[in-house]
Amino acid sequence: MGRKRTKSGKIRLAEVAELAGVSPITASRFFRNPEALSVAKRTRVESAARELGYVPNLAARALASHRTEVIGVLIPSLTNNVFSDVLRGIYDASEGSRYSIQLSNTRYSILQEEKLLRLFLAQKPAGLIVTGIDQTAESRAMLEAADCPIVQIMEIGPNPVDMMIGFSHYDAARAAIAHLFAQGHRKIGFVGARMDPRVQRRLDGYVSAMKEAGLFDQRLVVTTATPTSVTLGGTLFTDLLGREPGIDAVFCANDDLALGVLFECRRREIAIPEQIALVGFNDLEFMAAAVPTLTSVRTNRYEMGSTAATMLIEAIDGRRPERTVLDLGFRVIERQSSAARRSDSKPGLTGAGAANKMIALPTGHD
Amino acid sequence: MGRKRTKSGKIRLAEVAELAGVSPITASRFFRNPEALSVAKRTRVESAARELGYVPNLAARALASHRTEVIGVLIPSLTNNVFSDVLRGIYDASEGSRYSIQLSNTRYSILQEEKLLRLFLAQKPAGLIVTGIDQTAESRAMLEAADCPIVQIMEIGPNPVDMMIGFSHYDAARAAIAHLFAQGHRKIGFVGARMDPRVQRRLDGYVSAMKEAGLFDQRLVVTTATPTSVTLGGTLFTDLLGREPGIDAVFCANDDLALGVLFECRRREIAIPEQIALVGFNDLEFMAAAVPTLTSVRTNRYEMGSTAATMLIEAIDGRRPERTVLDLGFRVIERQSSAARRSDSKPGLTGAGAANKMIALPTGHD
DNA sequence: AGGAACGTTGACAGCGCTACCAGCACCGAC
DNA sequence: GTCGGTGCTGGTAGCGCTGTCAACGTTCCT
Repeated sequence: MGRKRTKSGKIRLAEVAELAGVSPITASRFFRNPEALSVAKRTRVESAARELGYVPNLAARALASHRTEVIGVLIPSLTNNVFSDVLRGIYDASEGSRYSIQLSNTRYSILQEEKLLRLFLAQKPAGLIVTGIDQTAESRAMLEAADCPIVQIMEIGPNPVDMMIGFSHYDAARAAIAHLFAQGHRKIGFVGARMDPRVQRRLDGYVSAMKEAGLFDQRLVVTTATPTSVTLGGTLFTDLLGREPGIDAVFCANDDLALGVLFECRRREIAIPEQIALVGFNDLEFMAAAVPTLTSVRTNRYEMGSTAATMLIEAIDGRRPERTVLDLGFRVIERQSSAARRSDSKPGLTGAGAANKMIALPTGHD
Repeated sequence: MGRKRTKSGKIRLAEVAELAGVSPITASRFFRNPEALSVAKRTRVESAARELGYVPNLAARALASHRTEVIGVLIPSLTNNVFSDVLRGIYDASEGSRYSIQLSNTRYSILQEEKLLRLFLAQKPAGLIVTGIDQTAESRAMLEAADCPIVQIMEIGPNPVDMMIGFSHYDAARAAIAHLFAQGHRKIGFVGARMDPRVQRRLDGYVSAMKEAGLFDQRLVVTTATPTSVTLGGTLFTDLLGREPGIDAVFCANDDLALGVLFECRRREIAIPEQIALVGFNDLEFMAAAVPTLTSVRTNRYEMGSTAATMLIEAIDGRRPERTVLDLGFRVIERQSSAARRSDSKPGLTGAGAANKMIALPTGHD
């Protein structure tokens, strides 16, 4: 029922103005800048609008003002837990503002990103949130020519297009490896999937830390371009074991992989952390619930999204934040899976109280 | 750089028309219904548009045509894996169409949903996707009065507003319990969190199956309004064990809870499935990777999203699908965690080959 | 007292596009 | 030959709102 399209029938600004006894333009101002009206007219317009149930026509507003109230968001994946947290932050922060979110999925393709960017920019968005710092030259040029504020999220790097909020994946990986070193682990494997730029930088951080310690060995690194999954974690770990049976720790580029490694160890009856220590990345909720609890690098995903949206909206509204590049840092959350190496290791006795302890990091920030 | 707002400077339809040597209205038709033009003009307009890099102004189009090309989507959560799969389906299916997705998060509140609905409807969306069948009376009235196609997703029920796509959570839960019965389990606990309408219907299905078998006991049911999490699965399971130490199976309202139960069992050294069988819901990816592999009820989330979007777009374009109510069904994916009960249970020997087998269901559909 | 400065208001003219309807050429049918 | 149909094209008139600028009354300064 009621499926057919009908004529407008909506009440317009002019009606509100008439009822309020003011000119349309004054009514218009009420909705955009109420302070500019005298108190008397303000209340008259307000009650008239309420009485009539007036809802502004955004299309007309956009047409007349040459500006939309849309924030474009480009993210590489809709599946990934990481981005759903970021997105939630973005949506939460934009709620209540007059801006609406236009989301698009680049599927980890910078060419697709370029295409979507062109599409977005053509609609003159009020602002833009893009993921990462690895745009094509063309995308980069478009972004720099865009006449709206832009926030790059997920990581920080040199030459921001405009604003930037994230953390150093490189440093975060180094901190994870430093932690494993501190616990006495030496032969540390790396397991990574999808290998998008941020995962690549985690690998770079791992490699640099291992090289500095004189422990790097290419055979310790197992990666694939395949999208990440828990199952894949087990598969890659199996590969790693095949190449280097003597590893004493594994650093996974994300928590799903770590969970897969945990299960694979259980399957193979490899004790964590006694035989092999395990560290993940992102600190998803299940890491604290696993048995043993799993060490991970906590990243501030929700905060990243909400802060990005907040900064963007402020910039759109002409109140550019003083800090335009924000490093949200990370924390290694030490849990049982990476407990200190010892000869007479007994399960469950991992340095009483150490589990779940947060440690300040050499390279970390907050 | 380039942050300031500039004047338009865009090329308009009129320019394209001029270059092509046709009237603006003819050029306009080219973009909406190319077949209506003679081949000669069609190619002229096409090349003119390409040459100038013309991009239509959607605001002007919306204003003039009294119609937007926006599909509103209302979902209860951005965090939940379940909805991210559905969303991915929606975005994938809408990609390439001229419709864009406008997403809003009701946070499991039907009052919030009503508010958002009012907001959406005021913008005259081309179509609407709403979650579930439990709207407020007010929302329901608005939906019925809306002059656009609407799809209700996630579940099916009586009195669709317009179109509907989902499955019966009640039947799915019954099928899960029937499976546990078939495996010889009797004292089956229910663990549920958040208790949104769909989880409630899973509980209803559980209750009815248990009552039919004369096995229902209120103490077997542990629920909470708290949002779901893996950790919570362990907590609720602990509650359940406290009340009913003798349970021989647990049916979890979702897979995160099931994972939490798995870990808690590991912590307590309870053997799955020998001492307690475990069944989850949704069949997230990790269920097949866990040790033991975890039985779950597979739901077609991605397909639900993509089909909903496809049906909606067809209806918008005037090609209403013949079937407007679609039951996407479910499947119980039998894995190790629910293997048949036996006296001399030995770990790992759960009926060779049964793991991962898909079974057709009494009440299930495909 | 004269004038500048300010706060407030309104008239006017579009923004870029499409709905609507009219017009034209051409065809076949009566 | 007149009529009505069909296929294509164009003119006109807005859609509902806001940018711009002018005008008004009031206050404050010199």
